[in-house]
Amino acid sequence: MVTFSEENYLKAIYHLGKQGKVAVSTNAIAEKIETKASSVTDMIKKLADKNLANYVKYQGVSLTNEGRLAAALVIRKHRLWEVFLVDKLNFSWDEVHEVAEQLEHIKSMKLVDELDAFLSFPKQDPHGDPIPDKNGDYSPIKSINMLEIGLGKEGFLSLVKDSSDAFLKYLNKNNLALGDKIKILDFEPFDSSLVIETSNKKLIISKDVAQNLYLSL
Amino acid sequence: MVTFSEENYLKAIYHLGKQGKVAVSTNAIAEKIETKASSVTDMIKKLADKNLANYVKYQGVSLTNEGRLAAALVIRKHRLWEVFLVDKLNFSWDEVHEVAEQLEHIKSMKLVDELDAFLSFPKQDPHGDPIPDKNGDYSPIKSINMLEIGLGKEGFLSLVKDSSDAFLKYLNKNNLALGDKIKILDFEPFDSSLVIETSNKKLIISKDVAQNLYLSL
DNA sequence: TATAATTTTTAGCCTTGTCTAAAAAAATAT
DNA sequence: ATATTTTTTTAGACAAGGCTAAAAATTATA
Repeated sequence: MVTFSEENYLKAIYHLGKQGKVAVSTNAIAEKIETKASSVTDMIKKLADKNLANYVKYQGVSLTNEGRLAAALVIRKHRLWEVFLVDKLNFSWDEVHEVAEQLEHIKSMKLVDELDAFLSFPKQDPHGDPIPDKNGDYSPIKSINMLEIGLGKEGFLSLVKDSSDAFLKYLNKNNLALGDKIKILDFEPFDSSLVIETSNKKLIISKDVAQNLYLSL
Repeated sequence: MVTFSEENYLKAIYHLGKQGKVAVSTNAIAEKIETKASSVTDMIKKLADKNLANYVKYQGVSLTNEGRLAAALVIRKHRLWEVFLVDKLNFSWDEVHEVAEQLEHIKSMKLVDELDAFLSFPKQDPHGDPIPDKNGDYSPIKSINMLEIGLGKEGFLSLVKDSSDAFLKYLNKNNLALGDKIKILDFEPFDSSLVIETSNKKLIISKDVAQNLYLSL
């Protein structure tokens, strides 16, 4: 049995370390989970005892295959629930995170699989992140960061990396949604800001914004 | 904040004591929750401290209005999720309990209300139990226990009191489902068993079974 | 009514997950 | 190469929720 808390640590290590393949520092985990480094050390030991993590003192943690699968399945649940909330229960994409954070810990194979089917086997969540399958695998969506796509090019908004409330509300305010057709009109080298065209309107976005938006062609 | 564990105690007191209005004994709660009496005493004190329960040493517990509402809202969630699982995710009525037991603790007003709407505001769960509204109120379904309905009478199976796995599987095996038309053919005073007719077949049911089945006219 | 049996509470301990403060190791700077 | 800073770990404590064993209160019985 993997506890609620252990699942949160697995997720953090998975996200911070390229699916948990790269060793992650104690402090990085502490910051992500908003806890203290000492608590992280304690938990890491438990994960290692349960064969979910590889841990060498003072050298960070990575995930074992077993740990990586466990993490991927939690992420699978999180993202499926997000789709459910948006598609079926009229949640907007900035409202789903907190609730999905709770729902992701519900234990029932059948529930996850039936939910997946009920939602017609979605491949991405409402922010464009890929949904792992039952084996924890997913095909990463090929998308290019807005800052790298090049002047005059256009594409469709396919991934929003930062799913914080503040950022999603900013996108709502500026009428930017997943799937929108976007054209890069100009690049300002001084501050790396971009001028883009979306639904026939010009919009200036800062580097900080552009860094979190990805397009597919 | 009401914890996961506190919610389970509130539910138990609610169910054992006529919506928590009648004082319930420590042992009764312990048995229901499958824990020890000493643990119950501890928790009861916490509930009383939080103004959710009325507690007098050695004289049992009842719920305050606040506690009763909290309990009813957990039960509301439990039963709505059961409807969701059966109606939308192809669960059978003997598979829902364990999962609903987890889902009932998810905290989100919007989630519950949207789920309610998504399910078209159901009034009963898959076992025929009434679903409380947002204020914790519900109109009890008028149904009569099979042992009391009288010879030759007929009605529709409207409530299954025992939702244990074993009992629901027994009903499945004998092709008894909610809404089925049932006629009382004979009563055997020796052991209080009944002969009933359902979908043109005769069936003998024991007192233990009949006690848990209710009909509406 | 006195005694026995049962129920409930108390006291003390355990585990999980967290924290602070101090010690140890590693990384950085002089 | 040594000293300083940062990171990580250890040690000890705490709250929640549970348990066992013993004490106290209540209820049942003779």
